[in-house]
Amino acid sequence: MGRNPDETRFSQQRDRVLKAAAHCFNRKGYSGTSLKDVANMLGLTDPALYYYVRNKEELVYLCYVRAADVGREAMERAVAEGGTGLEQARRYLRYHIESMVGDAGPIAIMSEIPSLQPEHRDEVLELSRRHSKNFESILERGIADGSIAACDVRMTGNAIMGSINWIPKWFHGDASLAESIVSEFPAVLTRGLAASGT
Amino acid sequence: MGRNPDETRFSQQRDRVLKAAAHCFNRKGYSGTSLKDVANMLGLTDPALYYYVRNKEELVYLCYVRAADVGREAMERAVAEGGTGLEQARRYLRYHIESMVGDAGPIAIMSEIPSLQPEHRDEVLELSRRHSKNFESILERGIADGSIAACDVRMTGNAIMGSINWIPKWFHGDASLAESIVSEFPAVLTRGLAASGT
DNA sequence: CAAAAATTTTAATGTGAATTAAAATAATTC
DNA sequence: GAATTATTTTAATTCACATTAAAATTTTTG
Repeated sequence: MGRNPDETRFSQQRDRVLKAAAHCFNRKGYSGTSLKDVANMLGLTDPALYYYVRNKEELVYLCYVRAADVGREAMERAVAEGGTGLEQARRYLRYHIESMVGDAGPIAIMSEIPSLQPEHRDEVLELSRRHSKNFESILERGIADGSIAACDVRMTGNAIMGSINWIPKWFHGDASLAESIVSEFPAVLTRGLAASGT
Repeated sequence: MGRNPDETRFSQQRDRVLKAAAHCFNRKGYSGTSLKDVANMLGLTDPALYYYVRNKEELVYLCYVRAADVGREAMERAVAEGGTGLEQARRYLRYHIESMVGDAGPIAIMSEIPSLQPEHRDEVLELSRRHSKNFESILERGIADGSIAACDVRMTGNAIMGSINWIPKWFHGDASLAESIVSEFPAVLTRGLAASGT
């Protein structure tokens, strides 16, 4: 299928590194995670990681970019499929959540954005803001087409995004829990959005 | 008024330390925050902090206990005032959010729980779980009294708590934003809960 | 299979930041 | 106002971990 631009062994291995890092960061906390922890999880020694990333800061940065990508892809898919704003919102949430708790593996919770180096920090913040903006646009579309009741889109967006962003904090791979999340979350998060006549 | 058991100068100063620490952690990230940063913010040098906390780990721990306390107090107040489950849920959210964005000052986002020492970590996790349980109880009460529509209380609770927990990630003291949050969040978060006939 | 490139290792280095020690200043108390 | 206690400082220590260097191993290629 080749959905990824380069499926080289290198980029595959680096993906494994990023997932291992996300796993460690989420479970052991940032300060509780050494490069040794990440490397050992892959059966490697710490200096081997430097073959894939310049330094720890870049490792975190790449984890966050990957997290942002997963969200962006889910949103693009959902919007591309059209329908009402409400439907798009629901689909986006389902896609994003499915990825997060599924094969996109552990997604790093973005708790250390501020300690990234300025260029990286700004880039990740920009991705994050753009994502929020796009979600707000979906909400506005829904209000315009009558599927979503009038509301403060900024706060509504913040509320829903917060729920999503917090998931990696309490979900750590339990398969049966994953099912609950996928089946319940999109509904729970959009239940309050629907306009009266829907 | 003496709402606090001991209003000694020591405990007041320590509270200032905790708030300064929460402020730094939220804005600069955990790894981007040195004890020097926290101390300087109070016009002190780093070793002075050791007069108030045993070490950095305890500083984080106390920040988290304080965060948990704020949530617990809000919940207790809300439940004590009675009413339907839905009303209690709304009130709890209002109280908690008012504290978070108001005089309870910056509340530390709990991103480093896993790197606390085991006893501290377990205690904070326990506080956190208890809080979630209590919120789920409010939801169940609401379902029982007909104010809240039947739902998966676990997932609904996780969704709402996630929103709350994420607030310190994007709210950094802007007063006008605080107003929006207080006025919108409780409504936004409970809009989807109401049973049809409410 | 030899040579080149890719990947990982062992061993060594360095540094920032937490922490401790001892002394100094400020505040209380009697 | 001398003595005691509380608070903060300056100066020194320490150490875990990120990082680098150099070598070894594995994989790929012609």
